[in-house]
Formats: sequence, structure tokens, C-alpha cells
Amino acid sequence: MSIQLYNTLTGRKQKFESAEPGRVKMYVCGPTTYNYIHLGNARPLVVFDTLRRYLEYRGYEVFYVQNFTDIDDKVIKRAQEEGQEPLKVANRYIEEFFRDADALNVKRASLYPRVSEHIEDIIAAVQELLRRGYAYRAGGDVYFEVEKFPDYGRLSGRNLDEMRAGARVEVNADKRNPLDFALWKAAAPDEPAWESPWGQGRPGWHIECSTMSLKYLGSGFDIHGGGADLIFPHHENEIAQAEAQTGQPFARFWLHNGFITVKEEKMSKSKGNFFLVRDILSRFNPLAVRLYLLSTHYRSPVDFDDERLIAAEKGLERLQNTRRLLQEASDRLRRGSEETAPSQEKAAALRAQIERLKNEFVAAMDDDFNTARAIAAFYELAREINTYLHGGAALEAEVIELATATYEQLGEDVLGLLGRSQQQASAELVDSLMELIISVRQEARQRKDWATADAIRDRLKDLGIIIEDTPHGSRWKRSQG
RNA sequence: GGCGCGGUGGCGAAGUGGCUAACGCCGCGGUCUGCAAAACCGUUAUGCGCCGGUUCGAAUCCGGCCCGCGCCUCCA
Repeated sequence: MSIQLYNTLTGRKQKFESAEPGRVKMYVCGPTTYNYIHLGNARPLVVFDTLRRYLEYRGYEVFYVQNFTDIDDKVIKRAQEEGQEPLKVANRYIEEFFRDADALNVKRASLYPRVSEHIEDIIAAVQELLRRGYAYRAGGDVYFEVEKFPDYGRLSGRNLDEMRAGARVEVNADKRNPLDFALWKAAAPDEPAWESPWGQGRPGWHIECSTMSLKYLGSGFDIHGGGADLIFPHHENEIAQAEAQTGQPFARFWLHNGFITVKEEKMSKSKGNFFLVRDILSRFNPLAVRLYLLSTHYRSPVDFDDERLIAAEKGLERLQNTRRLLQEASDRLRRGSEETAPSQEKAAALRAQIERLKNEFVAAMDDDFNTARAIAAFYELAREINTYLHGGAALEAEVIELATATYEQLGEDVLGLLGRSQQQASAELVDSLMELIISVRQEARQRKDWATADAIRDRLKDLGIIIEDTPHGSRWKRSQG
């Protein structure tokens, strides 16, 4: 009954225990904010969000940090193309990021630190690396010297000799070793720059993540996640920087999700075969996209294909139907329209199934976060509940309550697949409808069509809604009783 | 060249030594239903890339081969 997670650092599943009892600290590399996110960006978002939800379900308090890379070559390039300030461009895409993430039912992280707001911290980190002899200056640049860090290559499972043999590393005369990487880059004339001990410049890519994760989570935090393409060099470099800087182990568990592929090929920006989440969401139910992403184990590749999205939509519909049927059943019970005595036998049978499937769900999730197996158990749960509801016997209130609570807990709290309930949706719809009615009435009043305006107010009053006109517009409330 | 992942029914996808190979989608048949929808039941792999081997027993372990993909370079 313990959680096992595959740790890239050790190459095997390990029992997960948080460093601090009851509290998990996790960091997931976020997007570079120069465009809408694509499906490949969405996978870690959904996967680690679900991991976070599961850990919370298992009773942990989770402190979840996700960064935004808002200073970077691509942001700068984009800004130049658009003739805008880089930070403005970044801000805009951060807003768009939240729209997509919200649609995918991704819970907000505890904190979203941005590079541009942590320049001081980064400069301090680079200074410390220089002081400790792990870094060197070359003109206005500062590089990390990989030879000085004996463990370099541990995460990605290679050593310096092997990597040099790869010979695909760009030659740079300023570097002592081709694999040395920039901690600080001198700025070109038109680029955003900050004053530093090495002149005007900006941070390298890797230093931001180690600096911000150390700042908010401290050395030895529990989980560091991201896409598998970040293992090398990004995460390798983070480890080198952080451990060289602090002399302490950096993160305890390294988790990496597999790629999204298109026709079996990796979806990537450089290949140009990527699909924006924004476009996908315009054609498919966002929660179906979420279901599709969780239907495969997080470390395996997932191929993007319309047919699979359609299948996911169908599956989702079934899962959401069960929730609706449960809602109807409890409404019926509340109205007291059940005439015969409930079947204790059938209720007991459902109770046993709920127990069994919930255990299966938890066992699957405990085993390296096997959402595919967990979802299978959830489908079975839906079927068992449907069978009971459809069985013709009188319903028993307590088992309906148990079924509803369990279904909601696994399906929404953990998997995030059910979305807003019927009740929440209705409440929101009422708000929107009232807004609509009030604006129609407002138009009538502007025309001085008092008859229509008064008729609307009177008829709403009959429905138990009171309109109050004020100098700033109209507001509404429900009448008492 | 180095390192690594994967090939399971029509399509996806679990399963890593032993009940009838989960689960979803699609198709077909049925139950229910005024109709429709929803829901439920049945049905689809004597077989898990190919060839050998180990074992009482393998999709699961070992060896070889074929095929697809990834990382080694910005990428989630």
C-alpha cells in the first residue's frame, strides 16, 4: 500500500515517501511563453496535475511550483517580429496559457515564478558557482564547467566521453568543453538586459529552474517533473548547477512523461508537426482531451489522431452520464418517490463492488501512477453503478450517497474528468441567463419602453427573482422563501 | 557511432511466469423503451512482431533476427 514511482535518476521504480511527512514539494518545468501551448506541452501539464491531485487524495499537502520562462531567445525573437516588448509578449501568452490549462481542468499551481522576476537570485547563484570554481567567465558570458562536476551525465545515463563521441555539439571557441553551457549570456544591443557583475546580460536557460526551485522548495525537494526531452541537457544541467552550488542533493525523484507523436513521429516545434491546444479544443471536448492524455501510461508515447480523440469523447460521455444518472437517482430519493423498500441485497452487492474497484484504482495509481489501469477500474465502477441504477429494484439512499461520493472523488477530484456538476453548471447558467434578461430589459428602458421593462420585472417576481434598478444598472436577487 | 524505448483483437490500451489476455472505442446480435436517447447483456486475439531456448507451465525469462521510434542539438 505504498506509492511506487519510476525515478529517472535510478532507472527503476522506488517507494515514494516525501522528505517531510504529509507534505510533498514538486516542481514541473513550465512553458516558454512565446506562443500558444501545443499538445506536447499539455501532456506534462495534465499528467503532473493528475499526480498532484492523486497525492492530495492520498492525504498529502502538495506544494506545486511551475515556472514560466519569459526571458529567452524565442521570446525575444517573437517580440521583434511583433514589434513589441518581450515581457508584454510573454504576459500575453501566459494569459493564453491559463485559458488552455483551465479548459483542460488543470488545477492552479501553488506558485508560478517567472524568470524576469528572479534575476537577482540568478545572479547570486551564478556568483556562487564562480566562487566555488564550477564556472568561468568568457567575455560577458559565464559558463558552467562540466568537467568540474563528477556526476555530470548521471541522470541521462551517459558520461562525458560518450557525449563527446556524439560529436553533434556545437563548437564554441569560448568554451573549455563543448558541453559547457551558459549560465549568463551577454546581451546583444537590442535585447532585454539586466546589469550584472559581468556586464549587461540575461540568464541562460537552465539556471532559472535550479534557482527558482531551490528558492521555493529548497535542496532535496521531492519531485521534479517534465517532458522526457528535458532529461538532457536541461535537467542534467539543473542538477549540476544546483548540487555544485549547494553541495546538497537537488531533487529526490525525477519523473518524465513520454512524447506526443504524430504518425509515430515526435511532435515538436522544430519539426513543425505540432498542434496547438487552442485548435484542438475548438474541435474536441477539453475533458476528452484530458481523458485521451491519461488513457496511456505517462511514460509511453501517445499518438495524436482524430479518431482517438473521438473515441475519448464517446468514453467521456459515458463516464459523465453515470454521474448524471446518480444525480437523478438522489433527486428521486430526496423527493421520496421510491415506493417500495430498497433491496438490501443489491445495495450490498454494489457496496462491495465500489470497495473492490476503489482499491483497484488506488493500487493502479500507486503502481507508478498507472492512470490507464485506474481509468479501467473507473469505467468498471461506472458500469456497476449503472447496472444498479437500472436494475429495477428500489434504490437505497445510503449506497447512492456512497456511490456518488466515490464517483466524484475518483472521477473529478483525482482524474479531473467530470468537470462541473449539473448543479454547478445550472447555477452558472442562471447567472448568464439573468445577465441576458437584464440587458434585454435595459435596452427596453433606454427606449423608454416601460411596459416591457415592467412586464419583465413583474414576471421575474413571479419566478421569485427581484430586480432592483440603481443608477449604475440593475441587479437581481432571489426573493426570500 | 553511443545509449534507450516499443511491437498485444478492426482501432487504442493494460497485463512482466500459472484462474476463461483487463478496460475503452467501433461493428454485429439482443434486453428495456410509444419513438428516440441512455443503460445493460452477449459477441470479436487457441493467441500477444518472427525463430529458437529455459520451464510442469511464458505475452511475460534468455538468445538471435525483423520492424518502428526516441535521446545524444532548441524542444514538454
